[in-house]
Amino acid sequence: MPKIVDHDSHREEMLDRCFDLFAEKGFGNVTMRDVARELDVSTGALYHYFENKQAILEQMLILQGRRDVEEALRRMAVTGSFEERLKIFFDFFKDSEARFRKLFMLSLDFLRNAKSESSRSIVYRWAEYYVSNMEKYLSIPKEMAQFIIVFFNGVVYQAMLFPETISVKDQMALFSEVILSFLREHADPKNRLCRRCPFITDK
Amino acid sequence: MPKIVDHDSHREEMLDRCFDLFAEKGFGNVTMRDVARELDVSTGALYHYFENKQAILEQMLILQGRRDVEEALRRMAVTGSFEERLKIFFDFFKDSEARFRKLFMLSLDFLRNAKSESSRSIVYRWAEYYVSNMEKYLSIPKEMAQFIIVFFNGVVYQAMLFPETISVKDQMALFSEVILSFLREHADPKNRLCRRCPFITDK
Amino acid sequence: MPKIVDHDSHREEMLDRCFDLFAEKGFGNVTMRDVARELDVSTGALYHYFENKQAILEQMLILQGRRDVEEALRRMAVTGSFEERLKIFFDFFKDSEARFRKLFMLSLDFLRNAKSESSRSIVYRWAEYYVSNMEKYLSIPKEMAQFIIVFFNGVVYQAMLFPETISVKDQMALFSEVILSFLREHADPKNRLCRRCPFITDK
Amino acid sequence: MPKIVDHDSHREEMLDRCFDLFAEKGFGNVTMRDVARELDVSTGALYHYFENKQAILEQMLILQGRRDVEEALRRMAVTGSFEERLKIFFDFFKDSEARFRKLFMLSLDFLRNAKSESSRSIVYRWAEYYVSNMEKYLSIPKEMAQFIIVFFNGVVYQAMLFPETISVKDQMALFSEVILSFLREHADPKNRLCRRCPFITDK
DNA sequence: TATGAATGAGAATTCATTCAT
DNA sequence: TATGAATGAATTCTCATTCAT
Repeated sequence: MPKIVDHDSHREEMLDRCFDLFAEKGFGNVTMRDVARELDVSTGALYHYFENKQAILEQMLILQGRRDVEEALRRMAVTGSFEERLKIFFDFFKDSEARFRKLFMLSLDFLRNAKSESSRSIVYRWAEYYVSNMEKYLSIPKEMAQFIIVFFNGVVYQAMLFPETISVKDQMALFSEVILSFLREHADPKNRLCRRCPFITDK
Repeated sequence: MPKIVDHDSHREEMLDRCFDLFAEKGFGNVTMRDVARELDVSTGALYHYFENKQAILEQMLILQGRRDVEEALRRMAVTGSFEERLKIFFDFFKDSEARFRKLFMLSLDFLRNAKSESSRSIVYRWAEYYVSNMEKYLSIPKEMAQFIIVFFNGVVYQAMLFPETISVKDQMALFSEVILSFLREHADPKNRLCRRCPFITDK
Repeated sequence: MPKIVDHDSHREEMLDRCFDLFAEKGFGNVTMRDVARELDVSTGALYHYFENKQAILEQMLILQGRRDVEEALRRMAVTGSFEERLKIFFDFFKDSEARFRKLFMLSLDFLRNAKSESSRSIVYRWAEYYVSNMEKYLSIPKEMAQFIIVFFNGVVYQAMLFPETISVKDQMALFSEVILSFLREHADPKNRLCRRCPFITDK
Repeated sequence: MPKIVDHDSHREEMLDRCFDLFAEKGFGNVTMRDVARELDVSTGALYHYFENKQAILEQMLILQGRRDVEEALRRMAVTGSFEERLKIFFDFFKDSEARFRKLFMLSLDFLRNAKSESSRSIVYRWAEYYVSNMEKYLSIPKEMAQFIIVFFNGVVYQAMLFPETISVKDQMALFSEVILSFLREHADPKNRLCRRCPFITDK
């Protein structure tokens, strides 16, 4: 019984330790030997913990996705005005940019290598969970929560592909300004959701 | 007399015909055999037109990127109010979403498989060219042009990974509204560029 | 009919022009494309003159071997004392060293790639012819003629493999001295062949 | 516990077991599959022991060359008169003719396929070592040691290419006679080296 | 005849996975 | 459990040869 626990925690440690490797080189460009070397184990040992290479990717995505959500929830424990809460989200993104970048790449690798539709649902659920928490925390419509995440992912892509032509910081600042401006403008003075467009309901 | 083949045009046709294959399965998951089968030629013939597999990816990205810019320039020939011009851009994006999705994936594959830094500059220049044309056409600051592209890419990613949880159409509509609202609000009544933030100068 | 002649002479010219290529890189390391490029013709044209790649090697060996024998016979037209005639032979070798080197390499390539025993006889006959002419010209026993050729080939090998550690000139001089010394010592005063050992019968 | 394999000794065994294959067919005519079949292993296993095909050739040449030198040194442990010592050399050559033939062919393959000049130095050093040991053992000048080796190589070539027209035994006997005759004739009665020509200093 | 694009078998090499120890 | 040698199918790429034009 304790063995099992050890096994699982060992597995998680392994997934952490080769997260960068997969993210940087890409699933297809990493060999099991690379992984074994990185983790300082034999290739054979790898197969004690993971059924096959694909399983590493899947479990890695699940684990890191979970880590991400946990960290998000931790940050969302803090309350305050809408602006403050939105800022927490932006800060979370800025602080976690490196991990987001890796998750971003891994999710695409996963998508392309996923054998079954059912395995893709792993990612779908993760996104769903994320959005619904944002919705509640920021008191914004689902559509707007998705809107924010869309932008974040756009920044991650742009920063990865054109690191020299884009300033993540500036783009984030601009986005913050744009979205706050929009939400304020559409705020219902009677504090109700506007039917025509998504907006904020703040106390 | 041998069969006269316009190498360059044949090459382009080939690149067009296997664009989808690469985009969907990913560079690493496509074999030269796959490509040959798709193009209905022998593997050997492939090597008459492309030095190696990597070269296919590179030339494909260059070609499709060029196609994209050409189409964008064609659309930008139309003039009108800022709103009209912005709409043209949004329509362009909506119409080309399928191609953007493919370029999006290929650009990432390219990034991960590019051997030299110099080959990456191919992508950099493409992005640069794109942004500077938007800048001129829409009379918006560079930062804002990048902002729009960032969002587009975010939508592409989101739609690819979570096709069921996101409505591209709705996100685009929301983005249009948000950005127009922002730009209008910051429009300088005296028709000059505001220093503090990027905005629109429309007649 | 004249076509045939042209054809043959053209073939010979081609064989001359790619002799170096084969000798330097080796049969297996030369592609038909290489040959075509060297001769400034298409690969298809090559197949009008030669049945296949192997045939080029065979015909090249026959032609260059014949050239060699012809040149040898030309030189052997000169008469004189034994020393003078031997010198002619040594000079011939020194002058033709570059060609010998090439024939040396080609003959080994030929040996290894020859499909049938019968095709090898090409080389055997060439050697036979060579030796019997030396025999007559120098009035030495066959064994001694072979002895000289053996040494020449040894020098070719050594010079090719260890160009910096061996002096062809010095080795040739030494060999000349050694062989003359031996032959003189064993010369039969009554001008007859000594039974016990091969030697020279000079007038 | 994994199977414990002495990599180096296994590698040597492999090199021994496919020496003939390479020598007979030639580097270019042997496929990795051939090698694997000969050694009764999978092609993949081959790559555990050798980086690539070229490496097999190189290491084979180094190993067999070393073997050769070791055997030569073993034989040179015996002392005696000059004639006796020379005979030991001739016997060594006769006994090792089959291996010499193989080394001869491999050295040429090596020469033609060697990528860098530095890798050629492998062969140069081997020759150097050989000659300098002969020099010491037989008390003959370097030039004369080279002379003997040149002849040996000539015999190897001739016997390989014209097995039916040449008698190795006879050629060797003749060479022995010729060289002894020469050396005796030039022996300095006062036991000193003659300036004009290389010769023997025997007690 | 000449061309050179096309063919496709076959080469070297890689790598996920297995399994004897 | 752990090891890492071994497997062999699959991959990229080459090249002698063919053949439509």
